[in-house]
Amino acid sequence: MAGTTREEIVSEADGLFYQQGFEHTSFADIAAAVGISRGNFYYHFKSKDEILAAVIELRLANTRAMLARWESEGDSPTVRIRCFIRILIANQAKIMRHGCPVGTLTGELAKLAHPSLSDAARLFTLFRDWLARQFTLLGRGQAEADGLALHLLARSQGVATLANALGDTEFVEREVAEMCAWLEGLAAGRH
Amino acid sequence: MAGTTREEIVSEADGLFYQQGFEHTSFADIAAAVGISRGNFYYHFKSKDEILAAVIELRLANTRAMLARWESEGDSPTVRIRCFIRILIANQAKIMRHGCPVGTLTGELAKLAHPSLSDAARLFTLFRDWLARQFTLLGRGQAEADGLALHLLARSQGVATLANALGDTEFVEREVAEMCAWLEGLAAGRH
DNA sequence: ACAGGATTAGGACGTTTGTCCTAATCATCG
DNA sequence: CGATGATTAGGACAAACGTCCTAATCCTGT
Repeated sequence: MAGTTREEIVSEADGLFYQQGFEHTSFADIAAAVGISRGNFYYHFKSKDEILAAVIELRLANTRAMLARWESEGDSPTVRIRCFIRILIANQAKIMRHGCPVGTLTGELAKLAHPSLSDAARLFTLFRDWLARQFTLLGRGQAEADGLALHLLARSQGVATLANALGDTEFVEREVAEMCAWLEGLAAGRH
Repeated sequence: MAGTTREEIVSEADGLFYQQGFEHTSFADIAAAVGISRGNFYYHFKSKDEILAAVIELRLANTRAMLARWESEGDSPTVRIRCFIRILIANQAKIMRHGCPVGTLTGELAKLAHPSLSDAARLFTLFRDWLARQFTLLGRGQAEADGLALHLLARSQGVATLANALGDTEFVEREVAEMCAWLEGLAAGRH
């Protein structure tokens, strides 16, 4: 709510892009959500694509902040990685309705052949590098850690996609438990 | 190419919905692809949603046929399940560019709060039930087999999503190999 | 050859879209 | 208070959208 008009536009656009998709969200939708005139956008953003770029930038910043928080709070890499896995539980309701914010955005931008796709993909890279670092701290080599990071990222994505399509809450909890068990096995040196 | 006009419309719409998304594909796009007049659609379909319903019906039929073929060709359940896993290799190029046809469609329809979402989700159910049956043949109980089916479905979805976003071919091959190894372990009775 | 239904082409329609302009309002500072 | 730049409201604009109508064309059976 608080903040400059520009920040409010980006914040509301962020939410609407997540709930309705980028293309399906119109200037009128954002204007109504912010409570400003439709013609006022052009002063802050020259095009819809510029809003998208700002939204991606916001998500990148928010994600970086969240990962940094996990890194400072969590004692061990295992605990931190578990934080990541448990996003599926923490955001379960939203994911059921709208899917994963990252995966659904990159998916839509890929279909639109949108130039910002590579920027949106950096959201994945953020998680990828962060997870890889955690796996490195667990004693894995660079390449293996990166592979494990991608593996876990993929599993989370898959769970989010299926949860969104099927609406099965038990499935999510089961998969999360399995991923946590898999993580324990890794931390114990097994594989 | 061959077939009635209606069939051609559905076929071209199928491809365009996959490549560009449902909402981003216009009547003009489909008309140009089929080579007919824009106004001619109303004779075959009363609305765009009706085309979507027909496309979903087509995909359901194609999927059923593919699964039936695997069931008749593949000797063992393990071989059949491996057929499923290897879609990621067989359709790698398309998946890189446009993602998984099932996951991206359900994702888009969820954002649109489209009434056909539940029908599109039946595509997942088709794979789910088929996979569960194969796992049952491998000696697993009903509930466990269904859980394994969902698990494999989710992993494939995740790989498709990440492949689409990151464009990493080695990652796909690595994950496919890992899923196949996981399958071998299951067939051998482990886990 | 001809009638009658099936199919098609072409365009009108109202709406909504993203974009962009202009005048009015606000806030700030001399 | 008054002036100057920042910000906003409202609407114009062409293009594209899904929808729907009508006249022309094609095809089939007699």
